[in-house]
Parts: sequence; C-alpha cells; structure tokens
Amino acid sequence: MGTPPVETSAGRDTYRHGDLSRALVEAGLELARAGGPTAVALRAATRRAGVSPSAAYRHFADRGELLEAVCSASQARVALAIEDEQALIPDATDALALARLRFRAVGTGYLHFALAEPGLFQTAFTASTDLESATSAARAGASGRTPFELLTDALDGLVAVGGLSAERRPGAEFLAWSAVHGLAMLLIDGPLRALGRDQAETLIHRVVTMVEQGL
Amino acid sequence: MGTPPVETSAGRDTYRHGDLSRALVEAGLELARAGGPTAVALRAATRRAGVSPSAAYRHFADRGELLEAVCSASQARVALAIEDEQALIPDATDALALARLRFRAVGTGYLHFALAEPGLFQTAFTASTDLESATSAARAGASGRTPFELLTDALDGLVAVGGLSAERRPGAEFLAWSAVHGLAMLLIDGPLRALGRDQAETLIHRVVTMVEQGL
DNA sequence: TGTACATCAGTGAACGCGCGTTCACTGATGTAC
DNA sequence: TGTACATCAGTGAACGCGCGTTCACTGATGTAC
Repeated sequence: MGTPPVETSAGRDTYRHGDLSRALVEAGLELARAGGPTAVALRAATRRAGVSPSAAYRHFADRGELLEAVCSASQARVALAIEDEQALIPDATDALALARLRFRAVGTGYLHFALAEPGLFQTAFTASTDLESATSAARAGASGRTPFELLTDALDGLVAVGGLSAERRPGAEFLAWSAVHGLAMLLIDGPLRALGRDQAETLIHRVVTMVEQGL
Repeated sequence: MGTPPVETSAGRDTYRHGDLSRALVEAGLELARAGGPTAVALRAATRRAGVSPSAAYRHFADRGELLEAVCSASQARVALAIEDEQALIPDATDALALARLRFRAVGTGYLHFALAEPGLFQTAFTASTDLESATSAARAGASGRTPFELLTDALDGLVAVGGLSAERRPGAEFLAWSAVHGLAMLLIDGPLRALGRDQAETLIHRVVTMVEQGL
C-alpha cells in the first residue's frame, strides 16, 4: 500500500533507501557467493534489499548492468585476497627472493580465494568485463590494482631483479594466469572438486612452482 | 489430439520414435553447442526432437540425467579432437620426439576443440561427472579412451622413453591439465575472449611449451 | 523562519516467458496362443 | 497363419515457479521563495 515500508535486514529507516545501488550490489554478491554468476537475479537482489523489483531500474539499466557491477566487486575481492597473501611475506629477504615470493603470492592468493569463495570467484572471471575496461577502479583492491595488474606488477618485479629475462617477459602474464586459473576451475567446478583440502594445497604449490620454472 | 504426430526434422516416421533417447542427447548437444551447459533444457530438447515434454521422462529420470549424458557425449568429442590431433603426427620420428609430440597434441587438440566448440567444451568439463565414473565408455573417443586417459597415456609415454623422470610423474596430469584448461577458459569465456585467432594460437603454443618445460 | 512545490526514488500490479515435473490417457507394437 | 491382448512409449493438459521488464502511481525530500 501507500504506507512506508518497514525497515528490513539492511537497516532501512527512511522511505527512501539511501544507498540502494550499493545495497543491490551487496545483495548480488551474496547471491553470487551462493550460486555463481547465474544466480545474480534482479528480483532476488531486490528481495534481499527489501525493495520492490522495479526499484532496481532506478540504478541499473537492466540485469546485465547489475551483474557487471557484482562482477567488478568480485574482482576487487580477489585483489584483496592477493594483497593479503603478499602482506604475509617477511620483508627481511633479499630482492630476488622477495620478488619470487611476491609472484608466488599472486597465484596462491588467487587460488585460496577460489577455494574459499568459489561462487564469487566464478563471478569475477566468467563472462567478465574486458581487461582494459575504463572502470577498473571498481575491480581493484586496497592498493588500487586489479588482480591482473597485481600479476603484471609481480612479473615486472621479477624482471627488475633478474628473476625473469626481459625477452621472456612479454605475454608471461597469460601463461601464469592460465595455469593458475585452470587449477582453480578444475578444483571448484570440474573433475577435481572432490579433492581434499590437503591435496588441493599440494597441487596449488606444485602448479605455482611449475609456472615459476616454466616461464 | 489422438492422431499420430507428423514426422519432424528428425525423420520420425512411426508413432513411436524409435531412438528417442539418442535423439534427446543429440538435441542436447546442439543446445550445449549454442549456449553451454545451462542451455540444456528438457523442454527445449524434446521440442527439437519433435516430441512432447513429458516423453523425455521415459528415458531420463530428470533434467540432470539428460545433462549428464550430454556432458559425457561432449567429453567424447574432446577425446576425438585429441585423437585427430595425434593422428597428424608423422610416424617417421624417434621415440622421444614422438612421445613429446603426442603429449603436445593432447594439449593442442584440447585447446583447438575449446576454440572451435566453446559451448560443448564448457559442457564437457563444467560440473561434469567425476573422474573415475563407471560409465567412462560414454566419454571416450574412437580409441576408447577419455580425454583424461589420453593425457595420462601421453605422460606415461614420456616416462617410458625418458622424456619425464619417474619421480616427477605422479600428479603431472593435473599440472598439465590446469595450464591447458585455464587457457581454454580464459580464451572462451574470460578476459581473453576478444583475442584474435593468431594471438590465441601463439598463446596455445607457449602454454604447451611452458608445461613441457615446467614439468 | 515558514510554506509551496518540483523532483525522483521506490511502489505494486501486471505482462509474457520458459522452465521442470505430474498425471491420466491412448494407441502402435510385438507376443502368446 | 490369424487374432486377442498386454506392454509401454509418447500425448497433451495442467501445476507452480522465478525470471526480466513495463507502467502509472505516490509520497518523502530538499529547494526556492
């Protein structure tokens, strides 16, 4: 009816929502967490935000635009996971070892995120926006870098200290990314999804090592 | 009404379909080809087979069972693609070179199939049956080997001729598979989907080489 | 400071869609006699 | 060889579901005077 809607889980206390756009993206993230990108539905998101379905159209042109926003937000979470992994590296290490550890942390952080949040991970990198999209800030972590930029940074760091020859540098990001991304998909969604935590961890270590040596 | 249905594109000429089970799997393959695993719907498949929706339940317990069959059939196509790639190898080569080429052909065939048939590829390896499912025959190519078995065969072949040390052999299939599978996903569905054919081919070659050296 | 008013974020009902699944049924087929 | 009959593959109508999207609307808010 015409009465102001009661406040919902989101803490709605005014007739106007206040920050519905953000609330819808957060609802979308929860849907993605539970069911991957296909689970991000406009109606479900508005339901979670305690708002009528059509309200979403004040903030997103269509379902695709909401999904894109959720996808960017998911990528930002991946970036944070990588940054967290890199933050664990002790700084009392020589430059070459440090560069190697920073590079490894990109892969390890990526894979740990995939295992911890499979739904968000798939949302981040399936049917996602292109690599050089203008709105890259939405996909960045605390350092302002997207997951892909963190990877290129780490490779540049390797080259800088002689851990990777300059002639092997071009395109190296795609080789590294492929190996790590493939393991993630096989572990999450594919034939390796039944693997135990320990075996997964062993594979993660081995794949990252293979990349380090294969580059 | 009660009149026998007219024959459809499938060449139906009797009241009973004859081989509806096979026809539904083939319809499912076409749906998967066009739209990936989520496009495999019971109603759409029966529509394509020129049959009423409920007819499917004479042959499959539910939608999941049909999807599983389509998934197995897709894996069989991948196996065929790998076998085709291996068949191109000239046999006038020494044993070590031959083993290496056979190994590379697994990756190359896998990736070429992914590029040629992205929908089927995704259906084959997304939410698929487990690795050691009893009905592996349905997922095999002409040689009776599944894609995964073709990979393990190639690795065993490498070990047999000294192309890979026995101690590095265990688990090697997952390292190789990860790299190749990841590139496939990035090229098909992910941020590399805009890449041109030539650049994709270059990446394919480089990833396979990285695996060869990184193992 | 108080009031009239334009803005525009959110409502709620409705649309048509395709989906999976169920049910009682029908009639072509192949078998038993 | 001819006929009665059981089988069971396929019918078609119906169910309830959630989806995306549209539309005319309402009423809280903030601004202009």
